[in-house]
Amino acid sequence: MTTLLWFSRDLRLADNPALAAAIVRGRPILPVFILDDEEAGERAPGGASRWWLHGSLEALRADLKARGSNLILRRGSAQAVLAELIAETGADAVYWNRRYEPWAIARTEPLKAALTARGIEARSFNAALLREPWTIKTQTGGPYRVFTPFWRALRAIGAEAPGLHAPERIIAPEAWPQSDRLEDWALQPSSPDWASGFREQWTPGEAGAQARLAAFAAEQVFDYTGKRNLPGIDGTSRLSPHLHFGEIGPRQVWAAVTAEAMVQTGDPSPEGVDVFLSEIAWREFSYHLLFHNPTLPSQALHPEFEAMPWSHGRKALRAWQQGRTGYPIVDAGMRELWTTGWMHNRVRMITASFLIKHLMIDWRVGEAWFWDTLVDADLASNSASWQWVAGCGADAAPYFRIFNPVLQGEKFDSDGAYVRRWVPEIAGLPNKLLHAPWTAKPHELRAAGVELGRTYPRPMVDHAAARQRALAAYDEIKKGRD
DNA sequence: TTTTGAGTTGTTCGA
DNA sequence: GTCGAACAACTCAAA
Repeated sequence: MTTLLWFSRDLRLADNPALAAAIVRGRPILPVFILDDEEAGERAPGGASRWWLHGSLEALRADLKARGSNLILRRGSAQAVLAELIAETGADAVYWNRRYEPWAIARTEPLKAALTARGIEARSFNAALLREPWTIKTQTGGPYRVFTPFWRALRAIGAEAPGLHAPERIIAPEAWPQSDRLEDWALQPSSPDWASGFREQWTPGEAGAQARLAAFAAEQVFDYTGKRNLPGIDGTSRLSPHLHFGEIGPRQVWAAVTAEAMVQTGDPSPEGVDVFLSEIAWREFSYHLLFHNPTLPSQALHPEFEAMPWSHGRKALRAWQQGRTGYPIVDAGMRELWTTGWMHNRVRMITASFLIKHLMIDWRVGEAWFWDTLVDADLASNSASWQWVAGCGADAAPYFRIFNPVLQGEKFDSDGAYVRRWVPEIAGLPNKLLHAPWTAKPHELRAAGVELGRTYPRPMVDHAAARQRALAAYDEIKKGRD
């Protein structure tokens, strides 16, 4: 009798509780990945995520083969595919690690019921979170809506300990059922091949994730507090896509950085480590919010925001998407995203704020673009963060906090390294003009080889005017609430 | 029970 | 140049 091991967003062998339990069961294990686009609907992985998924599945299959096993690929609804495999192999148990997207939660109950009714053992586990979202409660028993108290509560409980290392051998079934060919899923672009910048930047798969974590925990995490805000340097962990696909789990991250800090400083959470762990906690908080508010991706947590008079300009949206707003820090961020599938967190806030507050475009439109273009696109984090910037989510930014793209650029990219890398056409400008090219005198522009309106756009909106417009709109909403 | 203080990521204005 | 104040409303927990 075989155990079906159903992979979905937990593409690793270490710290994988479903795999560990299947091994304890002592029967042959049949690993399967199901491409369930139809069930996910509009929340099927976007283009950048599909590129990553291809690489991650290749790596997982190789890791399984190295242990005498394999990875079967199938396409369709989870329930139908699992039923097929049970019929083909006579498997009598299905183990998997949980997911938290509302559509995934919705299918779990009927799936478990159907399996159990046929006498199949169905068990699910936690691989993706430090703590399950329903285990953290306020003193009155409800879910949290503010980060800091949530973080205090999480820290008081602490992270679960990570599971075991990857097993050395995985017992194979007597025969392998048929598998789809990964290439036939066409997850990677062919023509045009927009992913060349991705390949330079990333190594999908568990080994790549562990290498990234080890390097970060050994050094960068100790300088994290200040350097995490500078997009021009490599000061962040860049673990987000690995975490999203479960190539590494937050428990492993937590354990690795605290253990390394203990070795290097004698303190499990010196300042940089503590700030980094709070970022891991933001991820947990996003999952907490999504679990308790399933409409988080589509509806403002504060309903009065639905009255916001959003603009629907297609041209403005295209300019933002393509990095042609005329604000260098915004354009740099949007081009980094397009080229590498990732954007520095500081710049995510700046570009998101610009779309929502300067262009008055609905946060959901920006969220959809990030969903398609980010390799780390994650329903919980993406939705919660866009709502946060828009001011309509939990722990909302004050309505009057409207990022000034010039000040932000001068503050966090003062040497211009980031803007010059991604907006090379204005690289010749001196630092004090780089973040506001329109303030340069004609001879300064000439000297830098910049012709505004031709080689680089003029700002598409005036900051002060846009700010006033946004403040007025938020004011209207406030009145509507009374 | 009620009150009070504090809360990831900011900007502008006036002194 | 630097500095503090002002800019809502709401959530959570401690007093």
